[in-house]
Amino acid sequence: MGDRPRIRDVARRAGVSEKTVSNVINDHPHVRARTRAAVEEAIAALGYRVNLAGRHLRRGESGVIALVVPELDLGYFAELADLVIREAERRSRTVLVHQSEARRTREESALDGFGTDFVDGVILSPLAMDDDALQAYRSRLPVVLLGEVPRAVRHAHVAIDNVAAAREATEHLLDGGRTRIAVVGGRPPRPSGTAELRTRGHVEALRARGMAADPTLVRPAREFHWRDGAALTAALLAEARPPDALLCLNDLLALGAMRALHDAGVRVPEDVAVVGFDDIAPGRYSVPALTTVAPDKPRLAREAVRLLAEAVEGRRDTTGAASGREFGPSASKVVVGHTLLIRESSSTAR
Amino acid sequence: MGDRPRIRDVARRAGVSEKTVSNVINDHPHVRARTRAAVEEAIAALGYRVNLAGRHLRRGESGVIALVVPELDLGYFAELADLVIREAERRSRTVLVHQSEARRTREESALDGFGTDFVDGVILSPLAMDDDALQAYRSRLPVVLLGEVPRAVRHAHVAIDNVAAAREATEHLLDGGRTRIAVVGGRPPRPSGTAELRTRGHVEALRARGMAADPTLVRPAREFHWRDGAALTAALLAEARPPDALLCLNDLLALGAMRALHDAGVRVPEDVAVVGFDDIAPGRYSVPALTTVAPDKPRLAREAVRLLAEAVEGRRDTTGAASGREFGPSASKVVVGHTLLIRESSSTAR
DNA sequence: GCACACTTTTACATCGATGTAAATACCTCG
DNA sequence: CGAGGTATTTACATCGATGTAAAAGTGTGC
Repeated sequence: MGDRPRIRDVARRAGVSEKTVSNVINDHPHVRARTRAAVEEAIAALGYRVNLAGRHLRRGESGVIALVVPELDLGYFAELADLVIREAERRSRTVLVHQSEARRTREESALDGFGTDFVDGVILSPLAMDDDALQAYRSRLPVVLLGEVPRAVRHAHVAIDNVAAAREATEHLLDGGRTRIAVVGGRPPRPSGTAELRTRGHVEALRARGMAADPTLVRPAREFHWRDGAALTAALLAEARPPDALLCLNDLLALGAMRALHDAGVRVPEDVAVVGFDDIAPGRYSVPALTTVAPDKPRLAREAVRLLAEAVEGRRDTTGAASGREFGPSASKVVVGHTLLIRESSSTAR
Repeated sequence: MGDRPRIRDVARRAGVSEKTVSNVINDHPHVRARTRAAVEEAIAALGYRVNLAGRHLRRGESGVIALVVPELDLGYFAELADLVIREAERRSRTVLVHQSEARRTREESALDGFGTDFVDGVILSPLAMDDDALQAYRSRLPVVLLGEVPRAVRHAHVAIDNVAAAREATEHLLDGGRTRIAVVGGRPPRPSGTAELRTRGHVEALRARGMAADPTLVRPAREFHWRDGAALTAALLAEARPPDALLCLNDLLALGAMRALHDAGVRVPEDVAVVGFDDIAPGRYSVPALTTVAPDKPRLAREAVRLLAEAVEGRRDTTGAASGREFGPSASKVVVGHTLLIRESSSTAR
C-alpha cells in the first residue's frame, strides 16, 4: 500500500533483471515461457503499471496525439472527436482534444505541438489557416489534415469529395423544381477550402443544366453557427427576390436557417427547401428533419488516425532527407465516401 | 537546425550551469537579473522548449488532467468539455477527454488514471457508478465529481441544486395549468443520482400544492438520447390518459419528445408543454424553442478545474510522508447556480 | 581586513524505462 | 565431450529536467 511499484520491484520479486521485465512488458520475442510467467506473476501480484513518464523520456514518444478542431460544441466536431478518440484507443494512443477557436495562432501553435514536445503528432481540422499558410508552415511534427485542403500536398489529408457532394445536393434541389438556390456560407468557388469547393460543386451542377450561377445568392458566413444561418436567411428573405431553396454548407447553418424561416412564416419544404452538410444528430430530430450530406465519419476518423499513426511510426525515415522538397511523395490523400440523406426539409417537390 | 535543443545547449550558450537554466525557466527567486537575461537570450536564440517527458519524470506530475464524460456527442458534455479545456488552459494544464460510454468499467479505470500514472487527476461525470460504488472505490488520484452524487463525501464535487431546479420547473408547468406531468427519464426519487434528485424535486413541488405524484408517469430512460425521449413519449401518447406536460430530465430527451409529439400531431405547447434540462444549443433553435433549466456551465467548469488543481497541488506537499492516500480531508462540495429559461415549448397557458 | 550572513550558482544524483552490447545459458552435432 | 551456434538474460548508459546540498560570490559592520 506504499508507493507505486516500479520495474525494479517487479524484477526483484521475479528474481530477474529489470531489462527482462521490460522485455516481457514489451513483448520481446526472446523470453522463455517460464521467465515470462514468473514476471507476469510478479506484475500481477504487485499491481505494477508502466510509468509513462519514464517510457516517454526514453522512447521519445508519448503515445499522445492531438486533435485540433475549431470548437467542440459544434456538433460535427464533437461527433468526430468522439470517433477519433475511439479509433486512437484501438491503436493504444491517447487523444488530446484542442480547440482552435478558428484562430490562426492557435492552429499554428497546435502544429508545433503547443510549444512542447508533448505530443507525437497532430490531426488538424484547419479553418483559419488557408492553403498557403499551411503550405508555408513547417511543422516539426507529423500532421494529418482533416477536411479539404487540396494544395497542401506537404501534409497528409483526409476528406470527402466536397465538389461532388455539393453537386449532388444541388442536383437534388434542381430535381425538386427549385430555381433560386442560395448558398448559405458559400464563398467564391476557388479550388481550395471546404466552403469554396462546395460552392464550386454547386456552380458546376447549375452549369451542367445550362443555368447560370447567381453570385448574389452566395452568402459567406463569418462562423458556421446557428446564429449565422438564421441571420443570413433573414436577410435573404427580406430581399426583393427571395430564394426557393437553401444549400447550407453545414447543418448548423441549416438549422439556424430553418428557425429563421419558421419565424418568418415560410414553410419548409413547401416554400423553401433546405439542405445541409455533416449529418449531425440534431438535424435528424429537427422539425422538419433535415436533408443533409452525410460524410462517412467513422472512416474519416479511422483514416486520419491511421495516417497519423503511420507517420509517427515511420518518422525516423523522413527526418533527414525529405526536408527541403516542396512536393513530398509521402503526402497521402484519402477521399472518404458520402451520402445524400434526403429527409423532410427538401422532400416535397414544388 | 538539427535536433531540438536541450537545457544543456542553453546552458552552454549562456555560459551557466544547467540548473541555472532550470531556475530561470521555473521562476526561482534567487537568480540575478543579468544571469536571467543571458539565459533568456539563449533560450530565445536556440528556440528552446521544455521537454515535458523529462519534467514529468522528475516532478512526478504531468500537468495533464482527465475529463471523463459519458459521451462527447451529447451536446451537454461537448459544451462542458469545451469549457473545462479552456479553464484548464488558463491554469496551464492540459485536458485529456475520455468517454466512459456510461460503462462502469471505463469509469473505474478512469478513476485509476487508465492504468498508468499519466494523469495528475480526474474530473469524472459519473453515470454508471452509483453512490455506493463511488464511495467504495479508492482512487490513487485526486478526483472531482461533476454532477450530483450527494453521499460520495470522499470526493470533491460540483453540481447544481437539482432538487430545487426540478421543483422550479415543475412549478412553472403547474402555473401554466398543467395537471398531468410526465417525468421523462425519471426514476424513483431517492436522495442520490441526478435523475433521482430531479424526480424528487418534481414530487416535492406537487406535494407543496397538495397534489399526489403519479408514479405511473415517471418513466426511466435507458440512455438520455433523442431516441429515448421520442420512444418514451410515443408510448405515453398511446396510453389511455396521456400527459399534458413533459418534464424531460435533459434536453436531448426533450428534443426527441418534441419530435415524437410533432409526429403524432400533438401541438407544443398548446396540447403538451415540454421542459428540459441543460440548455444545449439545439434547444435554442428548435421549433418551438425549448424551455430548459440552464446550469451555470462556465462556473461548473471553473470550479471543477479549480478543485482538482488544488487537490493536485496539495498532494505535492504530502510527498515525503506518503502514507495513507486520502485526498482532501474535507471533501468540498460546490453548488453552482441555475436558471429556468422559459421559451416557447411551455410558454402558453392552456 | 576579516568574520559572518546572506544571495547566487554549481556538481551530482535521481526520477523509471529501455536500447546496446556483451555475457551467459542452452542445444545440436560431429 | 566440446565446438559452434542460437536463444535468453544481464549490466550499464541514457533519455532531459530538477531537487539537494554544498560551493562560490557579495555585502555589512566593526
